Amino acid sequence: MRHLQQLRYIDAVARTGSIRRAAESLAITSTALNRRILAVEEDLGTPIFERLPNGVRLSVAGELFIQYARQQMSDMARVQSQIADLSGERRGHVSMVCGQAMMLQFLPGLVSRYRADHPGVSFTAFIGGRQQAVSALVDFSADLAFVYEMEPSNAVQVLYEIPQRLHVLMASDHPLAGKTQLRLSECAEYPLALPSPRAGIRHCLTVAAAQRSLTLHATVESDSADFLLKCLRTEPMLAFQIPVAFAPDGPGEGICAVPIHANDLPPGMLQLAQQRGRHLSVAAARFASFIMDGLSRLEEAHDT
Amino acid sequence: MRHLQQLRYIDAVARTGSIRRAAESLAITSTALNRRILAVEEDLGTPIFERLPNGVRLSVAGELFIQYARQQMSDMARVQSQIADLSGERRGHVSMVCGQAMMLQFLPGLVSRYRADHPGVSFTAFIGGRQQAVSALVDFSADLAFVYEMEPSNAVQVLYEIPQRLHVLMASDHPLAGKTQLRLSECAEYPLALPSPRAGIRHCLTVAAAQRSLTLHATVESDSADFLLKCLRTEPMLAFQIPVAFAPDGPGEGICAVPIHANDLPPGMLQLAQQRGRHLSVAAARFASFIMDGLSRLEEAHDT
DNA sequence: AACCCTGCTGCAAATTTAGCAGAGGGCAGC
DNA sequence: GCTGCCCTCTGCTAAATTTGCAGCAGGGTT
Repeated sequence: MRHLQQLRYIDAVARTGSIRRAAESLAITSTALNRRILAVEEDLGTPIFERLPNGVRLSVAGELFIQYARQQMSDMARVQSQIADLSGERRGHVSMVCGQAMMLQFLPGLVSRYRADHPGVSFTAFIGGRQQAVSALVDFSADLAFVYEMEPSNAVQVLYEIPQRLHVLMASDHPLAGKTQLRLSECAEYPLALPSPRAGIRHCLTVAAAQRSLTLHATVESDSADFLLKCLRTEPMLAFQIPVAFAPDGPGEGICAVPIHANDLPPGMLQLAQQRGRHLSVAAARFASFIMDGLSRLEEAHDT
Repeated sequence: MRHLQQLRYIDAVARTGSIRRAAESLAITSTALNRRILAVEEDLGTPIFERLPNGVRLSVAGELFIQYARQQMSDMARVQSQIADLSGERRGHVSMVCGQAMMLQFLPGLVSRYRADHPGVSFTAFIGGRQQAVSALVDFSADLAFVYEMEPSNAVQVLYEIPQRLHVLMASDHPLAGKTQLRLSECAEYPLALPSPRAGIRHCLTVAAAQRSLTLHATVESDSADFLLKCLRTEPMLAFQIPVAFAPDGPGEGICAVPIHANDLPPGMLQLAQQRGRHLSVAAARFASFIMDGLSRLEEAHDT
C-alpha cells in the first residue's frame, strides 16, 4: 500500500538508527529518505528523531509516533488478510519468534501441513530467546511467539501453554543411556552441548544448577538445536531438550532421551503468545489455533 | 498528515456516495479523485466501491477498509494530540454528538469554561438523536456522545450517566403553572412543542404515552431546544425538557418547569459515551472528565 | 429521443519527488 | 591539533508522478 510507505521508511530508520543505512536497505538514496523524514516532522510539528553525530535516535514524540506507525502497518496487514479471505484466497503471512527447540521437527511439520491446505500463506520464523520473544511481539516484528518459558510481561498475552519436562539427550551408547531418570549432578560430569543463554531451556538449567551450587560448563553452545544434536553423534556429549523438539518422530537415529529428575527441575511451560490486545491477521490467527491443536494432540499423546 | 490523504478521500467518497460530489467538497477534480481510488483498489487487489448508475457504494471489502481507514485517522489524531501534550501545548479537537437539551446552557457553559483554561482546544458539537449518537461514535465522526437515553449498543461504552426526570415547561401565566407535578394526560390537552422523534426525550414521551393510550400531538416540532423554548412565550404551549437543559441558570425569564408524575414516566438516563475500546485523544479524554465533573456537580446540587 | 447524471480515459501541464554533488559538523585515531 | 570518516542536511536538475481539461460510454428520467 502506497500510503504506508512513509511509515515503513520511518520504521526502517528507527530500527537501523541511521538514515543512510536505512536508505541502503530500502534501495533509495539517503537524500530522498531524509527529505521524507523532514516532511513528516514538519507535518507533525515536532522532530521525531534526535540527530546524533553517529546517526539518529527516536525522540519522545518519535516513540509515540513509531508505535502508531507499527500499529497502522499491522492493521493494514490484518485488513488485507481479511479482504483476501473474503474472496476465499486464504492468502497472508505469519511471522513468528520461536525457540530453537521448535525448529527441529515440530514447527516444520506444522507449517508444511498447514501450507498443504493454504498454499497462499507464507511464513517467517526466526529463532529468539525468552526476552527476544517479548520484544519482537511488542514492536510488531512478530505476530506470534512460540517459546519455552517466555520472559513474563504484561504486554504479552499467552494464548496456550503446556508443561514440558526437560530431557537429556545422548548417543545410545553413552554410559548414562538406558537410565529412566537423571540427576543434574550426573550430567555435570560430561561435556555439555547447551543452547544459547537467551533460550528458555538454558535459563531453566542455569537457575536449577545455581540452586544446587553446580556449574554447567558449555563445551558447545549454539542457537541451533540441530547443531547441538549433531554433536552428540561424535562425542559422548549431553544435550538438553524438551519433548516437543523431537515430536512426532522421536529423537532420531542413535539418540536417546532421558528425563531429568523432577526434584532437580520442575517442568517448565511451552508457550504460544501474542501481543496483548492486538488484532492478529486472519492468517496468523488461524495458524495460532493450528499450533494449539498440535500442542493439545501432543499433550494427549503424552498422557497415554 | 500526508499519508492519510488517500484515506480522507475515500472516506469522503464513502460518505457522499459519489466521486464527483466528494471531489467538489474536497476541492479537487473528480478525475484526480477517481484515479486515486483506482490506485488504492489496485494496491488492494479488490474494488472497494460498487459502481452504480447514480454513484458508488462500498463493497464488502470496502466496508472492512473504511473501518480501518477511520480508525487510522482517529489514531493519528490521538497521537498528534499526545505529541502536542508533550510540549505542554494542550491543543486538540473534540467532536461530539449531543442531544438538543445540552445545547441550551449546559454544554456552552462547559465549553467556554474549558476553553478559558485551554484556548488551543477546538470543538464541534452537532445535534443528534439517540440512534445518531451511536452511529456517529461507531463511524468515528464523533469522539463523544452526550445524549438522553441513548439507543443501547454493544459497540458503545457509557462513561457516565445520571438520572434526569422529564419536566414540563410553560409560560409562568399558563393555567398549569404553579402545580408541583403534572400527569401526562393533563399535558395532552394543550398544544405541544416537541423535539424531533429521534431525540431521547421524544422517545420517552412517545413510549409513555402509548402505554397510556394517549397520543401527543406535536404543534411545533424541532431539533432546536431554543426554538421550542421560544414558542412558549407567545402561546400557551407546553414543552418538555430535562433539568440539565436549563442548568445552571434556570429555565429563563417567565418560564417555569414542573416535573411529570413519576408514575407516568420513570426518570431516564442522561449519558456520556464513547466508542467501546477506542483510545480517545488527550483533548477528548480530558473534556470527557470535565463533563463528568459538571454532571456530578449537577447531581449534588439536585440532591441538596 | 433528448437530457441528465454517473464513472472512466488520452493527453499536456503542473507539481512533486529522486538523485547527484557538496556543505557543515562531530568523533576517532594518530 | 590534524586528518579522515561518517553523519545529516541543502541547491540544483532530471525524472516521475499527479492533476486538470475535454470527451466517451452507459444507465435512468422526462
